[in-house]
Amino acid sequence: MLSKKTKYAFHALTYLGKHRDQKTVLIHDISEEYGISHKFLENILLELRKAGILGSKKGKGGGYYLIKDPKDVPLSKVIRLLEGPIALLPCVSLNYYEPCSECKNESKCGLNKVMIQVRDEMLKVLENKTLSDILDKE
Amino acid sequence: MLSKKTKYAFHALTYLGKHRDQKTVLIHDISEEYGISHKFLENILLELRKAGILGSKKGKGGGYYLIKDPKDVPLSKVIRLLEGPIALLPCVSLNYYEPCSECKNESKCGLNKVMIQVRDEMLKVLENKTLSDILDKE
DNA sequence: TAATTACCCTATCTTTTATATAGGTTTTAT
DNA sequence: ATAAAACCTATATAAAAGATAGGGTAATTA
Repeated sequence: MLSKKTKYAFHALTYLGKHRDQKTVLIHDISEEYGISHKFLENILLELRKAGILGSKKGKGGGYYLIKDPKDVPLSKVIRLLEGPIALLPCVSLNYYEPCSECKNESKCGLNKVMIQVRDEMLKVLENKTLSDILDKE
Repeated sequence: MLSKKTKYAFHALTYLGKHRDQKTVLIHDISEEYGISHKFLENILLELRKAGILGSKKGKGGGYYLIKDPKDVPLSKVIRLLEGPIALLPCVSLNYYEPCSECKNESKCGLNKVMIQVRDEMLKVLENKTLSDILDKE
């Protein structure tokens, strides 16, 4: 299951997507809208900015804004950033690979094979659906 | 990511699948093989038995054994039992549904729609692949 | 009958992860 | 100069996962 952090990130991105007419949006406005702790959200937005999804402006009149076209932000990117691996096992993660500690022989592991399939099916959706897809519905 | 508990369950099931020639297998043997705490494993096997996947026999010569044909144990069943929901959001879980606490209107939530797709893609694999598929490779 | 082994509690302890908060720093518009 | 706002780091708290300990009970075999 996705953590609150990741969900908050999606909320924030949705909010920012809906308010693209404004130059910037305050952390405060987003945290109020969704009842998220200001400081917690601050860290999330910071990560999104460092990842090149958001831009920000300091000082009076400042705030955050989407720096990318929503079509160019796959959901997989957001999940990996806030959540970590999408795969169900570390040994099949494309971005966060680690061998399974208890696994004696990965190449002979049947679970490994299946989980690669699961990962690929998840990615078929998550790499192709973008922020714009979740904006459309709202 | 799957918890250790779930992974241990798969290890145990694999072990039991490989030793179907024996009438029973001791908890002890499995915990030794994979370096899992005896007591921790005990609880896992108990859950598998209560779910009708394993049988057990008490007393001398007792132990656990697979009660089902490995072909009839979909991986989804094991995951749901030990791990909980397969879905990435509670609001799209088939077996553990809960509304998302921060969500105002599920029917208009774009994330909900996408996550239903992700869930279905995961299930395509996890409902159809069974214990026998992970045994074959080993 | 004795030994074995699962069953079934409860409790605790440690570690890890998630969530949240605090406090100060830097930038910027007015 | 002041106020507003993001920036940054650290810490605290809470929750969950993982592991351990120990008790006993029930069933079974030899």
